[in-house]
Parts: sequence; C-alpha cells; structure tokens
Amino acid sequence: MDERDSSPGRGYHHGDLRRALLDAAVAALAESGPGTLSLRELARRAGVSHAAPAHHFGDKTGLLTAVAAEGFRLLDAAMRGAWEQTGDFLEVGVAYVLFAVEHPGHYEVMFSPELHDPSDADLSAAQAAASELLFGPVALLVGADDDVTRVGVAAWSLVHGLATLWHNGVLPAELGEDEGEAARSVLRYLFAPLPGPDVGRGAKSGHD
Amino acid sequence: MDERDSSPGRGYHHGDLRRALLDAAVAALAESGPGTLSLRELARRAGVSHAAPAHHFGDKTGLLTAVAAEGFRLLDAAMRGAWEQTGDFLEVGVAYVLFAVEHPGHYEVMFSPELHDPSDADLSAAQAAASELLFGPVALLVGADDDVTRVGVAAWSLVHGLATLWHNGVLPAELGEDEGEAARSVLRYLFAPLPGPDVGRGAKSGHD
DNA sequence: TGTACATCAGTGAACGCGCGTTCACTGATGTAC
DNA sequence: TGTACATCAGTGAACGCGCGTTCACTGATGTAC
Repeated sequence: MDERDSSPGRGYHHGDLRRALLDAAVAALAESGPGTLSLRELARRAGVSHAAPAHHFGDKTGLLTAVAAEGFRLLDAAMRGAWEQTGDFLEVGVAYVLFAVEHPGHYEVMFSPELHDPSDADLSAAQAAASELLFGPVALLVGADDDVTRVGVAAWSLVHGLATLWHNGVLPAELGEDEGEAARSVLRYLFAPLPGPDVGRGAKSGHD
Repeated sequence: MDERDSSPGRGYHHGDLRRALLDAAVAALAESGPGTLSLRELARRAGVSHAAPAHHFGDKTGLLTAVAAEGFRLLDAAMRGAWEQTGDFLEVGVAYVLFAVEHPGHYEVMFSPELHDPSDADLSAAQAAASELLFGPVALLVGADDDVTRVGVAAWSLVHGLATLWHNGVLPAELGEDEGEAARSVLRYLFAPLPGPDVGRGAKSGHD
C-alpha cells in the first residue's frame, strides 16, 4: 500500500509503472468493462510503449487478477472498518455496497472467475480474508450450526445483488441520492418481518 | 414464440436465420460472455457467411438487445407461471434464480444496459412487464405505501444476488445439488427473523 | 399453366483497424572493486 | 572517487490474426398478368 511518488516525466524509467497500469486498468474498467479493455490501451493511458505492460503482468489475465486481488483487499478493509467501528452486521453490508459504488472498476472484475488466474495465491488469500469477514459475524448471529452457510449466503446475496444492480444503474431513482442511507433502508429487510398491509406507520422516528 | 421448422440444409435461404443466430448467441454467451462474442463467430455457428448477421440485427448491439428482450420475456413467463401456480412470492424468487441457472446466456446480457440499444421498444416493454411482476406482489405484501420501492428492491436484490453469484460459480458447494431447493433455503431469510444463537433446531419437519 | 419481374436473403471478396506477441535494442540504475 | 559491468525497465518495429463493415453479386421466393 505504500504509494511511491508518481510525479510524471521521469524519463526512461517510469518509477511505478505497475501502480500506474493498475490505476489505468481500474479507470478503463469503470468506463467500459472488461470486454473492451486492452493492454495497449492501458499502456497509452500510462504514457508508455505498448509492450511495457507485459513486463509487469504477462498478459491480460495476469493484470485482471491483480486488479481483483487489490479489490478484495480494499473490500476487506472497508468491511473490517465498518465492523470494528459499529459492531453492526448491517453496516458491514452497507460498506460492501458502498465499495461497489466507489470502486466500480475493481467490482467489475472481482466476481468473474473466468477473468482470473485460478492459481494466483495473492488473489486466493485476499478472497479468503474477505469471505471470513462475511461468515464470521454470521456465525455469531446464528450460533454454531450448519445453517451458517445458508444464512451467510442469504446475507451475501442481498448485499451483492444490491451492489450489482446499483453498479449496473438499473435501480429506481426513488432510492434517493445518499447511497449509504439508501443501502441501509433496503438491507434492513433481511431477517426482519415486513410491516404488513395497511399498517399505518407514517411517523418516522428520529432515531437514525 | 412459435418456433419454425429449423431443419438444416435448406440451401441458399436458411429458413429461420434470425432464430438460429439468437440461439448461437445465447450458446456463445453462456460459454464465454459478451466480451469475446463476435458476429463472425455467430455466423460460423449458424453455418452462414459472415456478412449474413447484419441483415437481421445490424450490429452487435442490435443482436444483444434482441437477446436481452427475449430473456426478459422468458423471465417474465417463468415468474408469472410460478406466481399463478403457487401464489407464493418466495416461489417467484425461486423461478428467478432458476431462470438465471437455466438461461445463462440471456442472463449474461439482460442487466448490462451498456450492451443494449436504449431506444429499443421491444426491450423496454419486456423489462416493464417483468418489473411489474416483481413490484405487483410486493405491493400486496406491504400495503399501498411508499416503502413498496424499498421492499421491492430488497427482494429483487436478494434474488438477483443469489442468481448472479450462482451464475458466476462462486457459491459454496454445501448448498447442494438441487438448485430450486437451495434457492428456497436461502431466500426464505428475507422478511424472516433469524433462528438466533444456540437454538437447537435439529429436527427437520417433513412439511416441504 | 406459364412467363416476367420485383423483392428479399445470403454470398464472398476486399478494406482498414486494433489487438497480442515477439525480439533485438537502449537507457537507467545499482554494485563490485 | 572512479571505472566496469550486470541487471533491469521500457522501446519500437514487425508479424499475423480476427474483427466489423462495405458492396456488387446471385440464388430463391412470391406475385402480377
């Protein structure tokens, strides 16, 4: 994570081309997805010759694997921070959704295994760490029981679905502008009974 | 939906090339996603010259838009059937997940608006019909109330997340082989309180 | 029943483009002595 | 402090490939008379 000086115009050697290429990839992925991404485009964005990326990532799969691994590390950090600060599992989910909104380039690539190098140890470790943070709190909620899997998958699905639909821009505008608040107002229906038909609940308590 | 005779070897005129190209597209999408799909490949699969697809779809966006529209029609039919047969909103969700599993090629394309022609009326109508089937039953559950949006988005998110994670092949194997049963066992946690820690519930009632 | 003609669906050659990959190279950096 | 050398990062020309698109064409079908 220790970012080096990335001032431009360093001459023949770039300074931190690996970092620059990752940034270019994330930006390009956010704009148009993995389908149209090319190593030559990234080289152009980073201001180097088109053969330079091969030095650092080998091929496109290698680069996307590195993006995915970085994504899982960022996601893990965001969820861990939310959990440690609030102790509220709902806020872990909100952090997941916000991660997808704020890092669309990473998100685009993280859950598409056909874009990854399956033998990459760095990616596997990052995935495992993030996954642990999902199922760990769930185990506390449920008890040491075989349904941890299903409850965990339910929580993951809800959060992943909301993040994905948001990412794809297909959700109704009525959810409002504040992404965190919108996520909270949707995610709270997991494990919570419905208000039910014809129950007046117009008065909004001011407690959040 | 009325499928024409698709027997091969009809000579110069194909008979139903439009249908054959859609089928080829769906198969190709299921195998490798929209990124690597090309009109030339579809022509090859359909056994026609590479310039033929342009006659029916213009360009790749036109073809993917047609695939998406067909997908929404199939999804609508699956959900409508489940709703009419069971009256159970949970089963509408199960139908959604099963649709994604059984039609991976369509699913791959339906929720990526950047692949569509936004002015296509056929697609818009199909989307609207499917969407109505989602929010209609939700309105019955909730009452005529402004939270229909959020409850509906919660249900959609859960079901869409499960379908997407399944589609991407990243769910744990413990969910079992029967997709419908697995979906049911996960989706039931929406609007339902958790069992809670340390509650023994080993006896499985045989009521399903 | 037969001929002429219009329309449509699909062909195949040609083009220009951006891509990934290779490879001999060169400039920059660090280290041994 | 200075020189020689090894290593590394990035260059740039070259290649072959599959792609989308265009366009004059041809075979098949349907219809008018």
